[in-house]
Amino acid sequence: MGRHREFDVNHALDAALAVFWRKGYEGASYTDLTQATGVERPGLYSAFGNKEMLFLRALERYYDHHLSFFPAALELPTSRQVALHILRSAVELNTRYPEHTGCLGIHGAIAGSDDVEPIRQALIGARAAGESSLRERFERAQREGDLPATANCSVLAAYVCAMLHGMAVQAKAGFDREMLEMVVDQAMSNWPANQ
Amino acid sequence: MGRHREFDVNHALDAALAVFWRKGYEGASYTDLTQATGVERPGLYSAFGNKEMLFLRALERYYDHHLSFFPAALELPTSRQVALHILRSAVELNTRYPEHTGCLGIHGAIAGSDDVEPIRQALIGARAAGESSLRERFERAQREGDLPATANCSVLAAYVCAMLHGMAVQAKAGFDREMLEMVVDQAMSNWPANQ
DNA sequence: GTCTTTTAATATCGAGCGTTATGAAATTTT
DNA sequence: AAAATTTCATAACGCTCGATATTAAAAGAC
Repeated sequence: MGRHREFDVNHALDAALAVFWRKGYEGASYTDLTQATGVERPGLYSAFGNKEMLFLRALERYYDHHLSFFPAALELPTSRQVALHILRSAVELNTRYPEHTGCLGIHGAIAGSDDVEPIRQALIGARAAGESSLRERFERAQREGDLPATANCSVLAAYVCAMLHGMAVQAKAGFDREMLEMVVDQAMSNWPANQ
Repeated sequence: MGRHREFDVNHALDAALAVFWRKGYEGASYTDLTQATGVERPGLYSAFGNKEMLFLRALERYYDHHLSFFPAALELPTSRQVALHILRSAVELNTRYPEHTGCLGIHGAIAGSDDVEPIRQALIGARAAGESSLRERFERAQREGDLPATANCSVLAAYVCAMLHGMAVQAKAGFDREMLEMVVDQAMSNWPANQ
């Protein structure tokens, strides 16, 4: 019973996601969010709780809608294909939207006041989960003989993620897709192989 | 004539630098800065102008006092030694101070409100200058036969910088020095050579 | 020793922050 | 139709932000 909500929650969430993507958690104000979503402040509060929960919902949507290439890449047959596909997809994502380049997982909150610490930790946890799944995929590749026994899967996963984070910073600084793709090729030129 | 300043400007600058390093430009409040420096607000304003100028002064000091390994590394005889020394020194810097890990050039302002745009651009410019000097060093290496003619010096410089930025993010997330050093070794295992 | 100039410390400024009362509009239930 | 319930938009809350006006203290100039 009662009045119906006049705005679409997921549509508002996409708009809020775009704001967070561009300005980060702390840099995005409710004035920005209401303008982008077209929803007044109390509407956002009733739909999402508060700013923290809104951001976390946006982050969840980011992983589902924009980072879906990551779990998909883990299904590829070789570790080299996995890493290459992740890096190339990330470059594409980092440069697809001119109004919010880079990666929400990095720009959301890398530093800030003490208030952002929960968000910062959430982002660190999300990145760590991705890195762990990548490490586990490489360990499988090692068991399958795709990677040599001497390979350090933790280091390889951290190396790929360092490239992801570094290119996100560069994309935010204005690097174009062609340059980042060449960086990816350079980064992948040392991938260990069994042959 | 007149009263003498009771605090040391460079000492206050170091304290402010530490705050910016940890919390970024926007996350550092004047309350933080006055507590860290021991100087009241008007003292900071009279000595540095405003928050923007204080940050830029701190950034300048950061480059002079903490990033001096960068220009020094450019003097090394081979491009491989240059890149390796920069990456290893960066890891050391990123993990030296537990209370402010990572790199001010990254954490200072990667995203934020519209107010931080000048600072963000200043950081982008500073990073671009470093990357350019690295590219020029690699071009010299190419002329000297240290790097093969097929090497793309712009890409190599961007690659090294992507590693720097990515490891700064990881250091801020709590990665320890040993892990980052192994990442550096992995990153350098594909360095082009003439032989 | 007085005057002038500069710094120091307290208190405060307007603006914007995240958040929330409040009352009108809308829709379901009775 | 009337009551009950939910959403909507306006306005305002307390708080912190960066930035200053103000007044007292300190030090060189004459």
